[in-house]
Amino acid sequence: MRQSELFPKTLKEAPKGAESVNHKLLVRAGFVDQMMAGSWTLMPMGKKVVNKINKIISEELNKIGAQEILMPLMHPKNIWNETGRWDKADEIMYKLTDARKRDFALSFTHEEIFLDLARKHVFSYQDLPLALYHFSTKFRNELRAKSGVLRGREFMMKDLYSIHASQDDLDEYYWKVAEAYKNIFACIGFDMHVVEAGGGVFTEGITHEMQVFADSGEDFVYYCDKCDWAQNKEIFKLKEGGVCPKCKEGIIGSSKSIEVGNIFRFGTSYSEKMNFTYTDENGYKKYPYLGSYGIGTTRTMGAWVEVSHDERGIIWSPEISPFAVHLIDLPGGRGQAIYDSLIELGVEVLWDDRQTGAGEKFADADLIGIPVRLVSSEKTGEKYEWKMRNSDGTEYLDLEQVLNKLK
RNA sequence: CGGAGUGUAGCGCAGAGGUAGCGCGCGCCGUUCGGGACGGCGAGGUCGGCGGUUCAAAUCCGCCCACUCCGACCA
Repeated sequence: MRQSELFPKTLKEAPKGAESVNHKLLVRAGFVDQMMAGSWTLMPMGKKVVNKINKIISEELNKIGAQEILMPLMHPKNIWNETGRWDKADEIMYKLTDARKRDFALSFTHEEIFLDLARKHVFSYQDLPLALYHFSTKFRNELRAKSGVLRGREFMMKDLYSIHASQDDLDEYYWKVAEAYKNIFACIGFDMHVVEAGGGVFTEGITHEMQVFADSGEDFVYYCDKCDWAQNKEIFKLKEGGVCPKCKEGIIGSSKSIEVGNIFRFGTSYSEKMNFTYTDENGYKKYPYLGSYGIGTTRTMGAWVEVSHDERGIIWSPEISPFAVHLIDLPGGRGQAIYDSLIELGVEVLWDDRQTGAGEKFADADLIGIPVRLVSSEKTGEKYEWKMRNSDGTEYLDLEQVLNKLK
């Protein structure tokens, strides 16, 4: 991609009133644009980042047997009435009426919709377990949208739903999803913690949240400094500084935190309310056990910026960077040659071919945060300067060495 | 929904009763060219909206709207 054609241009100043880091940097670098409080456009590079996050998620979920679908986002009232959530989740649902005065909800989650779909196609224990997921917009009537893309009223989410013939099978899958989530966030580059928590309007049981520790987070988590034990403040009943209840060795500390994912077990409560049964191997009608599992994908992008930036801009991990390489072409440089070679190799490269000063190009490169920077100029001659965004080391490589490194 | 702050050019801001300003960005010309270069010329505004006070309102008063932050709530 030629940077001279990239939409939009970067901004020198952060938008008025923006305080959170992700808000300031994502807007300045041109990854997102705010339409109103809590509603954002994903600009080309922001969309690329979210696409990469989505791809990592898909690969991990496919490994545990989940299949991708896409469910509708506008739902009729009657389906939500079956579980009583039309009224129970009233504060959080956006509701609307059509020309014939029929009531609809905009999707804030899909348990009912998934079960309605599944009961039309699942009749036998032989059809279980079943796990389906989709990436879609979620609408939530937040009392207060805030913190850049971290809390929107409309945001992108991956939600996965599974049904099982037994609690044991649900439990087993639940922990498989937890493992998949660990892999996903580890692949992106996060130091992620699995935290015990309550379920909000979703369930009364214990759930688990995927938390990324960050000062800008709005969650508060207590954790063991030796093992993987951790609890959200909302259910925490011990004392900070005390001994870990799990390993009996570590000390309990605390941190502000951003919730990037969560997993829930609903048991048979929803399938009972929705009168969804299948036939077991003995011919008896049974209710399937439901689990649901979410990852906020736009929030994940925002959380990354919160934990990985410096005073000059964002520092993407290679896995979710919008481009693999930022090629900076200065006067006397031979950008075109290496650009063509990289494109041919299938390397995603952002080529700064703009007619502007070197200082502006470096400043923009720092702001945008692509991990690998290649500079070509009169000074580098036949070679290319290779620099990582997160370190000061510089190497001078010829074309072949660059191509080998990027293969 | 309670509390606080802010709305003036695309973006960031100054102006506090008397002709609408600055920086950046944008367009044209020229000089520059390894850390957001410089000079010249130029375009761009119902000062968030509605109502009121006044000879006169961006400026004073009232109501409303929007955004940001704190709180309650929440992926």
